[in-house]
Amino acid sequence: MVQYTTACLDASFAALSDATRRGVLEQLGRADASITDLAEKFHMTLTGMKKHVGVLERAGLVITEKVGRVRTCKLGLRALEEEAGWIDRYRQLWDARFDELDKVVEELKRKEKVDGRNKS
Amino acid sequence: MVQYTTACLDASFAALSDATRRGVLEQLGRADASITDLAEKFHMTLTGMKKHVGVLERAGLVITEKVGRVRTCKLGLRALEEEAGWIDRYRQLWDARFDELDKVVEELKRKEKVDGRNKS
DNA sequence: TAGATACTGAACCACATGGTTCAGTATACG
DNA sequence: CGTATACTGAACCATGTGGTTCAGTATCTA
Repeated sequence: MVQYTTACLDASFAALSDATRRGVLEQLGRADASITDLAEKFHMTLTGMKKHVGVLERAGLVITEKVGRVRTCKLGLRALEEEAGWIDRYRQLWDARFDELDKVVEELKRKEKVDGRNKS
Repeated sequence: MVQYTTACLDASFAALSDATRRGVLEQLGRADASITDLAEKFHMTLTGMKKHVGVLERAGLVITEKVGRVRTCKLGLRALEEEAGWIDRYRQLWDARFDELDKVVEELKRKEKVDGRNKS
């Protein structure tokens, strides 16, 4: 069963479709951070950053924990395995497809030659 | 310069965030198809499917050509190289980050042992 | 030339996104 | 206790998404 949980892919690809969120992931790869840290780094209000973190969290890419007044964000337990898997699978398909088209082109060229010969 | 064109990543990750569009890509990996073909396959109106194809086309993942009344869709020239690249880079970061955290945990365990020894 | 086919564009709908402000609440510090 | 800090939630805004219908236009085919 190579059935990916499509809802999961939906959420994580959507999460990755924003430069700020990709930046947050890279940032958290270097060090855990509070909402305030991230908001400053990306020149955004706390509320705005909290929404981005929410999206990442819902996609399972980030986990957060509140201790005292501070909510600390860190990378989640998934390292985009399924996403990388889907893309790899697609790239194989893509390669195969273009190989196939190459063959078709070859075939056409071969036929053209024959046609040319017939005409002359 | 490892500066990815963020707008491009934005568009293609967004394009991948919908199951129908991922399905269309897989389908086009098997054979070129008209808008009608795709609309039928995914149980959708022509207009609806055309929008999806538009999103894929704007992301550079699909190219289309109209001959007579039929618009034929085929895979674009990009095989998600940049997207795969970003994800790979992230996965490396993720691995490094978790290795680092492991070390911290080790360190804490070591200290705990010492504390225990001091208490007893 | 008439009718079927294939697409296209505008308009609409409900809902999500990316951002803001403003008014809270909860916690830390002096 | 009082004040500053850190977050939270509601409400708003403009824009985009995923889908529809309806009314075209353009192209085939008989």
